Amino acid sequence: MRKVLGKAFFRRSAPEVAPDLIGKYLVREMNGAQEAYMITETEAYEGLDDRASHASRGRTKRTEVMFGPAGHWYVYLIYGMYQMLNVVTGDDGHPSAVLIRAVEGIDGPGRLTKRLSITRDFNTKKVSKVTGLWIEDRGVRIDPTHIKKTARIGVENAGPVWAKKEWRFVYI
DNA sequence: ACGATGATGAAC
DNA sequence: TTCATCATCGTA
Repeated sequence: MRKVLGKAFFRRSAPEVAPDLIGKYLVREMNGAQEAYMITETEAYEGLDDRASHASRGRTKRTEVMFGPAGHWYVYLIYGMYQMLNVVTGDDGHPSAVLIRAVEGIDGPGRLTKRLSITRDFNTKKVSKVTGLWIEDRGVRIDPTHIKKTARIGVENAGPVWAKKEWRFVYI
């Protein structure tokens, strides 16, 4: 079983999509060669009110993609050095996204994009084979007891309510 | 514990 | 146009 995930999968709330992405495969195609990595850690950023989300400041040039249709990449630069890879989720007009923080063998969102040569060139592009970066269901079933829920990382400034939400999902 | 390193958004 | 901030990481 090998299915490329599309809009139907991503067009749900970020806290629904994020745990479902654990066990799916991030596939990168470069100069004819494919590399696939099982996703092991994700974080959900959901809605205008989520103060940990870039979208909480409203529609800007950068966040516009988060307000758009599900199934597109949102890639941005952080600390002047690292690129963060997100998938836009939810309905068109509703800002939400899932940050892919780790895959099997590559721990950390900044390391992940560096290793897979993922840059802001992917920003706003579709999550599909044609862009060279997509996500597949390869039939791996992850038992919910193997998905740990925790608070998100690096969002202390979002205020107690949003910083405490257990929207980080880790494969254990 | 700290500095690297540059885009972003808000203030002025 | 300046300025603080930042969904991080490597070195110490």
